[in-house]
Amino acid sequence: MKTRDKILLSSLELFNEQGERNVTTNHIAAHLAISPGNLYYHFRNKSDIIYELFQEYEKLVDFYLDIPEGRSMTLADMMFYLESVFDGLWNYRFFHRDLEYLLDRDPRLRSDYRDFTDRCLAAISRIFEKQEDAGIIEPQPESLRKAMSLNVWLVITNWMAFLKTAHAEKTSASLTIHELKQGIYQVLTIEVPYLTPAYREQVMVLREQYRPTMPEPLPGEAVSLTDAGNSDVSGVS
Amino acid sequence: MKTRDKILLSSLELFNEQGERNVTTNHIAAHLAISPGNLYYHFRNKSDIIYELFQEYEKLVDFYLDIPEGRSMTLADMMFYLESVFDGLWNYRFFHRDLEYLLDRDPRLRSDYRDFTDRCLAAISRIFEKQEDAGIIEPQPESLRKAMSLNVWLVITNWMAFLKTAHAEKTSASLTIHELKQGIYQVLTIEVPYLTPAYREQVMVLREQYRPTMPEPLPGEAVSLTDAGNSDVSGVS
DNA sequence: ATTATCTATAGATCTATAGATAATGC
DNA sequence: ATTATCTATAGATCTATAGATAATGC
Repeated sequence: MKTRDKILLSSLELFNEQGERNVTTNHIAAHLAISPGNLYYHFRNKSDIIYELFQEYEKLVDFYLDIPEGRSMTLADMMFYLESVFDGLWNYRFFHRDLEYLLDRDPRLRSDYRDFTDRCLAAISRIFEKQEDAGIIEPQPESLRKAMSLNVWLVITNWMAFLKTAHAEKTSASLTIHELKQGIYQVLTIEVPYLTPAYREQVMVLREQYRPTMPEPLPGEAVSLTDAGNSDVSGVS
Repeated sequence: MKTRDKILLSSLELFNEQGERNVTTNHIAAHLAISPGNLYYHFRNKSDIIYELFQEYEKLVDFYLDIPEGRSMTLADMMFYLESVFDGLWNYRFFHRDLEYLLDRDPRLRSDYRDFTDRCLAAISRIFEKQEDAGIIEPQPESLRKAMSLNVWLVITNWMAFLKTAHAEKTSASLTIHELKQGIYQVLTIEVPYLTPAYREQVMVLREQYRPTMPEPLPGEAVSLTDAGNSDVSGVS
């Protein structure tokens, strides 16, 4: 693997684990056992590394949220979107943590991120529409759908911060992808009141499998339950 | 005013305007035209300043969210809670921006903040219960109320970050309390489907007055409309 | 006497570059 | 020849303290 790619990979890993603020170019170079000079040969500065990582993240989520226009939506589709988006969030989780600072530092990033948000909001709205078309939720006026989509986005992007801050003891580093995916429970909560009688029970059962194990998951037990929940997903349609 | 208090006040102001990350003890001292040594005479370090500011914030919000048990809840009460909480958020807005970092740095803060979150969530739940009692929203099972309260909390605490990141051009500094309070529209969106016929219209009208002026408010026009909305609040009951 | 303040600075980083050297691809 | 890498370092901060000096309250 090329040094350039190793720098990106290590940066992502260190940013995710320790937070972008706590990781300097020196740390990245040291972690790779290369000289700082070498790092600066490949990247002009830390901002450029972050910008490339964002572009990866963006590409990934855009890929996940590419909603096919042809066929109608199933529950399995919906769960897949949710699982995927939370996967993306997990793999680039450093990003939302210091988002405001990063956008203040890099105008390209600010502008790109704005567009990214718009695309995500549009995709969420489209998913709601297709759920209406499929008879999963009751049809709603455009304006309500818009406001609901925005709430979904706020819940998705803030769920991780909530987990990392609402638990004492636990330093913000220790967090599992399972806990993160419990955010799906919160997202589905938003559409609970709109479910049609035909689908209500099914969605409620799906949702239950992501129920957050508050306030502190017991080491083995609760986790395996969530595991079962996640692998069930593909069995629904 | 005592130097110690001036330090707290200036710190809050600078943190809010520029972000905690961009404000050093040197900046604070310079802004007050005192020496760094003097600052360190009053506070052991930046963390201690932040911790005291948090305690002010906590006290303020606890005061706002003290739900009287005696009488039943009116719409005006509800709007007052919302307005107050967003006021608190505005006055200490630096805090949520770098929350994760701050909690990683100060165990006291982490522990206190956890308790603070729990109290806020409990208060939000209680507000929902009292709205049920008052016939404003339909009664819901405890577990749904819990999940809704958490969503409300996520929306409230993340609304500002959304505003600061979803608008391009606009640097994250320029943000008004009016825009922030448009978060009330998003919070009320969560309870829209649960409104009783008796109150539905009234709440929808109230909510409409906070509707976010996306994507970019025209300089004069849109703002004055929101202005009218906010001052109408006390007229409802 | 005690409290508040200032000056000066040590020590720790961090960023980013210049310039030398090594490795690689024609 | 070009690309990749290293060494060494300048310059910019920032935190936090020691020690001197000024102001204040009995």
